[in-house]
Amino acid sequence: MPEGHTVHRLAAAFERAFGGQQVRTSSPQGRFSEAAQLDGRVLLGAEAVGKHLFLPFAPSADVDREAPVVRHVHIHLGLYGSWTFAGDPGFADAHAIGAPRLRMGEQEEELDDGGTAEWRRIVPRPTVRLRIAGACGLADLTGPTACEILDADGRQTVLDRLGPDPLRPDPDGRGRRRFVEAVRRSRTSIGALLMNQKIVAGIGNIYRAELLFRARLDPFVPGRDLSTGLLDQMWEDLVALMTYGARTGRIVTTQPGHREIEARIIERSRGTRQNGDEDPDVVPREESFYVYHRQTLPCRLCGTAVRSADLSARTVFWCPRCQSARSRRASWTREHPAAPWALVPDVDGEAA
DNA sequence: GGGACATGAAGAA
DNA sequence: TCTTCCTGTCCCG
Repeated sequence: MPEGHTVHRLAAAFERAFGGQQVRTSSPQGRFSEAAQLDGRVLLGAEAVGKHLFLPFAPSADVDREAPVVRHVHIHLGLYGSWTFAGDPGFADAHAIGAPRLRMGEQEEELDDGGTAEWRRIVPRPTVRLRIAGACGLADLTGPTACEILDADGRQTVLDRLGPDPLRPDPDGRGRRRFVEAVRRSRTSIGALLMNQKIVAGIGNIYRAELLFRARLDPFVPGRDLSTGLLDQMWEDLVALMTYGARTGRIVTTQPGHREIEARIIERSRGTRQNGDEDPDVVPREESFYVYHRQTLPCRLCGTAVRSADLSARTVFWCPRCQSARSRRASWTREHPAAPWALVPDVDGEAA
């Protein structure tokens, strides 16, 4: 259940694990029979755009004799999809980013090969849609919303549906401006706009809730009511949050001073696992968020009970006091709002 | 063993 | 706005 930061980590992992290598491809489940067309081709690299992953395969000398065509495997993990990696010890080390565990979906975890490096003999689970195997390891894909082969035009069609991705380089600020302008043109609520991948690509339900909290912004305020200054700062905040997520594999939005040890007791049983939960050096999940999945618990800042409601087919979480329309109106409509996060500018650098 | 639920999105109505 | 699809986990009886 990844948001965009996980997909960017995945792309980096594929690049390191298989980039430039001839690979074997198969569909143990049988529902991606086109995998056979790619078997034995060279995997050229990996590309992440929003929550979409593209794996380009080199033309095949046999099949593409007339016109060489790069085939892009387009993968979207949706709500349930995940990748599981297994391989030689060196393979695992090579693409571990801040954590040695490698399941890249809801959790990162290695397939158990009994520690004998006999990963080639691991029988895929019956639900594995796509297996990619290289010289040093393999990756198994289960439960994706999309797993298909596209040509260059097909890939472009997917990209054309997407707004700017905060994790793509944006040196001239074009991505940020596209985001700001799209929001300001719309009467739709900011909480719904943030989930629309045409407005901004890569945000999911956690980043939505947490970004709105950090901006002290009511999820139900129409986009057109927001100032350019506020939206510029929200974009910058998103870049910082997602960059941290891509680096560590974890979403952490709370400032250190806002985390409470006693919250562990309350939330220990509430689910929402993240990569690295078992690592004592990272921020535990029950201290990672301000509002996500904290409905009925006291707001970390003001103690008011966090609320939840449906908003664009997903549950949104917010503090009705810190994010109250009435109390914040003055600051969002000003061109230079007193941005709350300016006081506590970024998540700290633990778990690098 | 059943049901609820989950970091998602497309297509029908 | 609704239904559907994809899988795994946890809680309950």
